[in-house]
Amino acid sequence: MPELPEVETVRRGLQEFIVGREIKAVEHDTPKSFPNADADVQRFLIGSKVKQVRRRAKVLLIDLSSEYTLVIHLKMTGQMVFRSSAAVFGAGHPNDSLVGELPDKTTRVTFTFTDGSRLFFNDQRKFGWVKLMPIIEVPNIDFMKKVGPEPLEADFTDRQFTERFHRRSKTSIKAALLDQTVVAGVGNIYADESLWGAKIHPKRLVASITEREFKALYKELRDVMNLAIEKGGSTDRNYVNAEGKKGSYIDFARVFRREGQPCPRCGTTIVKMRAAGRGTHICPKCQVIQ
DNA sequence: CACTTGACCTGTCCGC
DNA sequence: TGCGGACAGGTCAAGT
Repeated sequence: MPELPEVETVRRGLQEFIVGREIKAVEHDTPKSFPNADADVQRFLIGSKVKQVRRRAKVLLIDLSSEYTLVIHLKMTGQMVFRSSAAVFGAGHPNDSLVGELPDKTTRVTFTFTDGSRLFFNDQRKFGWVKLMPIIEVPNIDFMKKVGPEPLEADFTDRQFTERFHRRSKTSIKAALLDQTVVAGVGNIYADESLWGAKIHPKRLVASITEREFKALYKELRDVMNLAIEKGGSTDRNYVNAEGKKGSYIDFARVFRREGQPCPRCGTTIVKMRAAGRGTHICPKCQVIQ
């Protein structure tokens, strides 16, 4: 579930909490979660400091002073949670925190810093991973070579957005939106939300989408993702930020997970269907197949 | 080649 | 209450 806004929220938290800290130790429970953990860990991870935390699409990049990078994908249930040595978790609003004392049974990788603070990679379903590689190798990863442009970049225009879809003209607009090679960072939540905003049925073929509709979709996607970042992302089930706290965008969602409720625009009951192999939420009156 | 489907996992929820 | 099966959805490999 972590999509661009969720990963960006985690990035901002990590940038605040871990930059400058020196890694003292690392533990992992399964090779699947940290596939090449043994090879270069002693030389390029232990003893190095965190320089900066970047994001590309849904991928987190923790750059180290060793000129190596921790490349992290949260997939569906991954979490990156920082705890200082004297962590007080669950503080504030009673529902803020989804995770309690760490490590817990979902903890796959634990990074310990020299000051005693720790960074936990938790992942219930084990789809996510952490990899260590030289910074200069990151752009050579297949995914990085294929992934589309960042939709929230200031210089990303509606014209470029529309152009990107030409490569997938024969598929549905929802499948194309979810295709990371078209535009980076869109997942199920923001695909549904932006399609509702632009009044486009998810099963419409890309070739049938008009220029005007693409412009509307471009605006809706950017608006909804920016709002989601402002709200700290969407916590549907597992997602938490770098403090272990939930995001609140789901409270502002118009159709996602709102089947049976009235469309905020026209009052028609929102329906859940299947499109592009995913659970898909639409207003059957606002979003029609012509 | 373009596109769709299934696999990867675990926890939750629903119906019997 | 227990239990099987469907479902959750990001990405890649395999299939059409």
